[in-house]
Amino acid sequence: MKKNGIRDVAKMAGVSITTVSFVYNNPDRVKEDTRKLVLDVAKKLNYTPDFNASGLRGKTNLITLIVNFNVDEQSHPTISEAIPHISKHLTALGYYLIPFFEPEEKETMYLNSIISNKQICGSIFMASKKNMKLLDLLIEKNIPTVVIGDLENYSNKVFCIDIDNSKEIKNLVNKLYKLGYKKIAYVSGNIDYIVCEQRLKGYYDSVKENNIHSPIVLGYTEDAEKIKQDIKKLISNKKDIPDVIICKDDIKGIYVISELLRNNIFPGIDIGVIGIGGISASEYIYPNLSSLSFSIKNISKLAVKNLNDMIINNKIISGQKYIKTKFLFKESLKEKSINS
Amino acid sequence: MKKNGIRDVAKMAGVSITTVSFVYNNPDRVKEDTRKLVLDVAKKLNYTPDFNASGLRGKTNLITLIVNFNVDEQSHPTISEAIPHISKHLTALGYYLIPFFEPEEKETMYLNSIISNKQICGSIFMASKKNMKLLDLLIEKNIPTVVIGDLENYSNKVFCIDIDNSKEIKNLVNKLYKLGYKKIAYVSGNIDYIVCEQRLKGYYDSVKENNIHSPIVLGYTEDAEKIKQDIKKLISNKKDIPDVIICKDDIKGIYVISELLRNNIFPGIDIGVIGIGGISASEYIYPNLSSLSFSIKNISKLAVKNLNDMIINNKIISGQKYIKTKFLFKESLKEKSINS
DNA sequence: CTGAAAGCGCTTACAG
DNA sequence: CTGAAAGCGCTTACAG
Repeated sequence: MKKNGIRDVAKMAGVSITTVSFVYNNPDRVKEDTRKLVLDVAKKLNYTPDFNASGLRGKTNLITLIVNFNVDEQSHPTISEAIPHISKHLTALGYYLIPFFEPEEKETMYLNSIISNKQICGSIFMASKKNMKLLDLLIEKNIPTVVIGDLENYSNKVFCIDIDNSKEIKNLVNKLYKLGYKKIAYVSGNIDYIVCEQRLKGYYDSVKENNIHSPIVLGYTEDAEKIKQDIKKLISNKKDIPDVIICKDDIKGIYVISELLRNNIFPGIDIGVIGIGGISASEYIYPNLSSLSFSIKNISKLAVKNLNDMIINNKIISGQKYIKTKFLFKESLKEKSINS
Repeated sequence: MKKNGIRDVAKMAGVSITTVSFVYNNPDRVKEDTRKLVLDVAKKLNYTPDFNASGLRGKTNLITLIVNFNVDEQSHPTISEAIPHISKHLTALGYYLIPFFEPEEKETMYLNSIISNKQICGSIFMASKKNMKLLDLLIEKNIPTVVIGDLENYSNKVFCIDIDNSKEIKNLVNKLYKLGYKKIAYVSGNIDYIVCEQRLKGYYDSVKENNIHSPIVLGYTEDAEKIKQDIKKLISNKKDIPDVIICKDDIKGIYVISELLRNNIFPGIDIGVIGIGGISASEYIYPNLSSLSFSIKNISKLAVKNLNDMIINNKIISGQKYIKTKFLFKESLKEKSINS
């Protein structure tokens, strides 16, 4: 019942321990036949390298996932949905994932220790708040890192993946003006979050350029109740009712739809509502939420692919990669308008 | 810049390596003064034990989280919401979490290897599908394990935490009959999932006992479209319209509300709708979804607490722990009825 | 209460 | 292309 080690494999295959190790870590240095033989024996003996021992010698396949948002504060469906995908892709490549949530004082300590002890070989950093202490640490320690987020200031230091927040929202608003919408409001989230700030900027940019009306921004919060209050106030003044409300994310779009319905204003008929994200929940509700959507699955896949490349090639890459968005037309926006 | 090891701490503190190690692993065997001294020096030198080296000697603080559902198939908000909480609680106790999703062939192999190599000290198993191969493996290998789920057959082997699915749903239906509802329908999920089977049983049990009408069960699927079709069919026959529709989970409750609204039947006025879970989404929608709710945060906390106890006391505990539910009255159910 | 020493299972520089 | 051997940073049985 004792577990088989590298020694057992070597003995049974009639080769040295070194050779067995090379099969796993330096396959080019082993003759094809020998390699096959060793792998066969390993399989027979149910052998897999002990990762503690490998780790002790400097080899590791642990990846940290750092999520710098507070799970208690709110739900982040996009992020929650990404984790399983990231995990699956990493596992398929032989890595193990250790996720860290809400890196406060204590967790920063753990991470520091893991990083200093070289117990991780890479990191995926989910940018959300503006606190970049941990990202700075990862960069300083030369840990291969991929950021999921749109961080201009960091794109020369790490590899970032996201949609082009400001530009995408600006384009969306521009498009709506072109389609004939005269008054476009925007529901922002808490601008302590980078993504909220960026998307809001996109809205401002378009409104100013088009100069048809002044900016109408509400929310500035993640709190559903406050958003609903803002919506109620917005629609109470009949003259002020906009043609379309764009929401910083789908969840807020759902809040808005709920509140409009409650006040007998029908989304898609009386007023257009648009979310951002394309999460599955946007199809649960009635009327279905139109959304500027992007694939979180795709982002996850790209993040893992790029991270793996860095690790394999032992070369840290930087830059900003933007993924495409796609406008999903649903019931909450008048068909004639956006479809044309 | 070289990282400080146990040797450096020992030297600076003027004690042996053994003593330093004891401070971390066997504090009782070290004099109070010595212990403090060592800890001080460790702090000064920024020392934390290398977990690869500890692991190699048999000590580990890695916990696996095994999620046996397919993330591609559907979203499981309850499970997704639990992960950050589990992670946070574990980290606070000094453990690291490695989550595995969808344990198919390959991942089973990885897990097998991790388990055999004694690289984990415990596991949290999220029961969902009926495939218990990995749970059997954990039990066979004597890995301290906590199951999040209601597994009658396993409660003598592992510690399980969940709500008492069958009984809770049976009680709920009983209560509704007592309140005067005459016809109660149930939207089930795919009964390949244990939880779906159990909750459905609760519904059947109550319907049979009360014997007011025959069971009306729809869905049997996780597919929103199919559920919506079923609902449409159900309400198309005016005579068949039930007083209340209970849904296996909140997500399905949201599907049902959407479809009812689309057909001009107003939830909470024309018909009652109830979900199970109490996820945040149930408050996003209009009308708000009434729900038999329970705290996933609480389940997560209890799971970690019990797991830690087992590891600390080096003793595997079994049994089934049920947590309480609370009926949350919202707009989707007539107030007079359930409030009384 | 404390220490010297063996050894966990690997990787890799070095030698051939 | 392959092997003997050092050593990664710890834990713990043993001795005192």
